[in-house]
Amino acid sequence: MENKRTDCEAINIDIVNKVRPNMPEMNLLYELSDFFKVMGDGTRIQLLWALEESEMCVGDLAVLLNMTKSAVSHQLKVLRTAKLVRAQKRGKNVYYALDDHHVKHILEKALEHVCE
Amino acid sequence: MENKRTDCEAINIDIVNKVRPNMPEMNLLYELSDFFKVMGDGTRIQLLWALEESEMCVGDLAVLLNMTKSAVSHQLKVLRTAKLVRAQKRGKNVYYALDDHHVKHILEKALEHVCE
DNA sequence: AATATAGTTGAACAACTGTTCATTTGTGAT
DNA sequence: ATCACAAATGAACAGTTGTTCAACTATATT
Repeated sequence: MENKRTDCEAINIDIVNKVRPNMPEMNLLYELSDFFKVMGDGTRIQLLWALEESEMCVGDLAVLLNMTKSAVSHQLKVLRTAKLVRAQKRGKNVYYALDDHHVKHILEKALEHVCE
Repeated sequence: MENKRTDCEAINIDIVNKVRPNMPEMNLLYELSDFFKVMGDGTRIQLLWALEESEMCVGDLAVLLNMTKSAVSHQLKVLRTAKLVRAQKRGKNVYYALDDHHVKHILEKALEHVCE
């Protein structure tokens, strides 16, 4: 960490010094951007949207998104790692469901931004 | 579009048929994931956070983030293209400010998710 | 007019990401 | 036990992304 470096002096050192203490911890910022990274993919957004409607198994999600089961499974793993969905095996199938009550709200707010 | 394809049959065709009409337009989904893609980078998150505190010029942002002006400028361009910040030339410097009232709210909600 | 400074830009490069393909695992049905 | 099927996995590949570097533009100062 801290391996990059500037190539210039501050122009308004007072502003920099005022803002600096209000910056969140580097660690937190990376967690935050990692979260958005997970949302920043068309396939994963579709999966989240679908699961908001109903829990579904991998095969049905693959049919709905018109993709291979493998591709869907890979992306579900990313969502699972990010704790956004949870998996539950039932009979032959693995059913996925949303596992975070913030996701819906964030999707809605983001949609407001996109739609205006 | 629609160039991918499934490798399986639906397992619960009724669920798929129930969910499908509620899926947003492909176009909208891509705009949405593009928005999150912009937020999904540590440098850009830092820039947005800093600009939430105060408008700042490129050089000061570079000092604050400990990066080169060039790297900062490149990322500011991404944020400008996404309409999240706006630039205003004043004297020798170009001052950047937030240009979207949704951003703060979305950042806060995402922070809730990350922090729990 | 000449110089210095702030910011932008494009090419290049390494690092990362998403899908495909082939294979494997685990479970239910015969 | 064997077979069929749903899902997971790992390697490989192409496409994308972020930073660096060098060059360039535009403006302010002398």
